[in-house]
Amino acid sequence: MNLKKQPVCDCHVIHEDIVERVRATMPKGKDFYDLSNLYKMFSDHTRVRILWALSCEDMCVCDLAVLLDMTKSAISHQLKSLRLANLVKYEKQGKVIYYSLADSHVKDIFEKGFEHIHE
Amino acid sequence: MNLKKQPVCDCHVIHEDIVERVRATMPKGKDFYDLSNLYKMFSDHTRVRILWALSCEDMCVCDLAVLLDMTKSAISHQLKSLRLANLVKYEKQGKVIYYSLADSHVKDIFEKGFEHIHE
DNA sequence: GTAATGATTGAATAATTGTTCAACTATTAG
DNA sequence: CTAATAGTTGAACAATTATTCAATCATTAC
Repeated sequence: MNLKKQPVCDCHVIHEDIVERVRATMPKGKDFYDLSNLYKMFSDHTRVRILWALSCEDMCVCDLAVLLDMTKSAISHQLKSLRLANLVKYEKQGKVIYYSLADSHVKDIFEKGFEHIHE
Repeated sequence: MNLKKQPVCDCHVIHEDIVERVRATMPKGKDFYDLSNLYKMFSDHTRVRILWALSCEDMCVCDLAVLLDMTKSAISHQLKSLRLANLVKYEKQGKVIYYSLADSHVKDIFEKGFEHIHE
């Protein structure tokens, strides 16, 4: 324990000043871990369409399966990931479970993304 | 050619009205393809740190390798992906190549992401 | 010219991940 | 009770992908 990791970088620093300035303001590792996990939820064709659909209306697994022409199982697996990432929540009403967006950030993220891809 | 794909959905639609309303406003497939590819660039721990670093200062491969404690090769491979996604550009000055963000959307996307993960 | 350095490349490997399949739970209708 | 339907689950499989390694290119210094 308490072992210092061996550096793996295979070169010498060229601009020590730049590296130090950037390092000084760098968020902690966990932030980048959380951030990349958040965007991972938007990085899949299926998930991004699910999120977009839920940004229009609350929907159940069957509706999403019909809309996206996929099996209920595939949709359910992805909804589980989205649930664990706190991007969607659900409400049970009898046999049917209605999924919805967990908060408003999802719409903001969509907006920025569409802005970029539309030049 | 011109074959109609067999639907794979394994259930009946529950709320036809909802599905039709959502389908009517759904962006075209290519948009979701582009959008998920954009966010894929933010979905990896290494790439997201590279982008963040470049949002602070222009940097060369060596600087990034030192900062993130990785090999030049690993950094270079990821920079290539980012270049192909039009998120970074570069400028050659002698032996050194300076990478920088290609446009301002990257910073906006970071902002929204950090907003979300910080509750 | 040669040596050294910054950077890229392609192939190989290892890890991750999306979908399918079959089995399962929970609720409702008859 | 049974049958039907909405949804979940875990294992298996296929596809994708991040890093490593070794070789290579480009520029500069000698």
